[in-house]
Amino acid sequence: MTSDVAREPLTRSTEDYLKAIYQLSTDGGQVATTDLAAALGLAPPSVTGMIKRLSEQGLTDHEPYRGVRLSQEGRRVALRMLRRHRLIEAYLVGFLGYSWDAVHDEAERLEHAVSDSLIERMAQALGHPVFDPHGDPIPDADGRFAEFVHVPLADIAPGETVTICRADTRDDGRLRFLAAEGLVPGTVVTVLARQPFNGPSTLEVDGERRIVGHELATMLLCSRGT
Amino acid sequence: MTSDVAREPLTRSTEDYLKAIYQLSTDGGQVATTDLAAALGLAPPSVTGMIKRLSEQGLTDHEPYRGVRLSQEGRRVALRMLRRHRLIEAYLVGFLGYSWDAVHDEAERLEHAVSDSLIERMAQALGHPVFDPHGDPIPDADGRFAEFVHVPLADIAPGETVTICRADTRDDGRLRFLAAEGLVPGTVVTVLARQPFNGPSTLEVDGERRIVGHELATMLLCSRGT
DNA sequence: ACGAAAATGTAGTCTATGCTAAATTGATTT
DNA sequence: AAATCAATTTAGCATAGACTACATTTTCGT
Repeated sequence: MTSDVAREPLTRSTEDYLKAIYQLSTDGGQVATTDLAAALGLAPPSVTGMIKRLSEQGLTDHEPYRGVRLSQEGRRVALRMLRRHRLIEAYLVGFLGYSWDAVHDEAERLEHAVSDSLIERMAQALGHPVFDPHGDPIPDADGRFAEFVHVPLADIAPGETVTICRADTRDDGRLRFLAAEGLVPGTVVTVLARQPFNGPSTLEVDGERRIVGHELATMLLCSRGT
Repeated sequence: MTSDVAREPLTRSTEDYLKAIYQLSTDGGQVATTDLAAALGLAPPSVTGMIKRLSEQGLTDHEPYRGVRLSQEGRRVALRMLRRHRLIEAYLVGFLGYSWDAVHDEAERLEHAVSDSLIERMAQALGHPVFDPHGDPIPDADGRFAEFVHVPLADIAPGETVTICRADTRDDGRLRFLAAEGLVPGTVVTVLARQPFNGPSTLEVDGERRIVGHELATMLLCSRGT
């Protein structure tokens, strides 16, 4: 089921920003303005301004001087763009004789222009592939659970086992606490329980039971599996 | 051979305006601001402003209060868009299972986003079709002579026979002169000769020989054949 | 812990493109 | 030929999104 939220149409720039933020945050949740500017080929002040607008629209969360992060809705959009981009690449290679190294620019433009219906027809023609020609995974149409690269620990459901990839904060107090708890990159944790209403998660780490609050669990980015 | 003129990239709006002007002028060379505004779904003053910019770029000729007309370059762009639009429609119907009535909107967006190379790959996959699913003709890659619907008489080469479709002026003096010469819509004329440097064309009309100056020949729009 | 360097944000400007309200031009009707 | 009406343009403004120059905050090396 796709979200039913009424949405104003997003501009091409908006889509580009959200996708870039998503991609930069796969190795850490908060994205630095400068990195984003470099990725988009823009001057940093332009990015600051756009981030402000995106955050007003609820697509991102911006902590001044700290970085941006996608909201749930922003992530949904980013995954949609990723799906489009990768399916277009797969289609161009599969049906129009493109080589795998020649599809990026084309997809970069088309991903903003194709309709959902065309994307689904292309997916169908391809047999609903799961990887694009570069081996990158293609999110499914809902995009919601296809996000298998980096997920905040707070979003991990009880029973799942994940690997912590990065602590997404620059606050040294928090970092020290996390290190003391053994919650550092590379650690494998199993979520035992999670309370609703932004409550804490109960984890099994190195055979021991640990509890982390929602705020910290949001900052711990994990990859599913192992 | 495609034109070698250095061109700044055209915006989506520019492409839309030029295509719309082209399409509206198929039944008369000068396009009225209001008609263009209606075709594009914009307010007339917006169109006036854009026409001014297009004319500064040499893409159109604007006679204030009289109408716009495409320049040679503007027509080239419009035909390129038409080729794109119609090939995309043909591809969607031929390869992705679209019905002929469902392709317009998709093509309307994609025509601005696809690369020349993708267009040519689609043309190749389709076997270089000459008509789109609606039966509209598809200009060739150069676009220069595919323009077979309405062409100014001044552009017709010696030896060709065309049908005059419309006298594109509102000046009653000129209109009376043209009528006296027998150069009215429906008349079939053969071009016998044409002088360079905006010189006159020599025609055979109803078995008689007539000469028209360049200015009037520009205003007589013809369709090739018959 | 402090001061320099790097990162980030603010202020003010620019361009493209759209809009509304008002003025102007050209056409039509008497 | 004057008056009116429709089409068009002008004037003034709005918004998205980019930029440069400058200010501020954070970070990092001592």
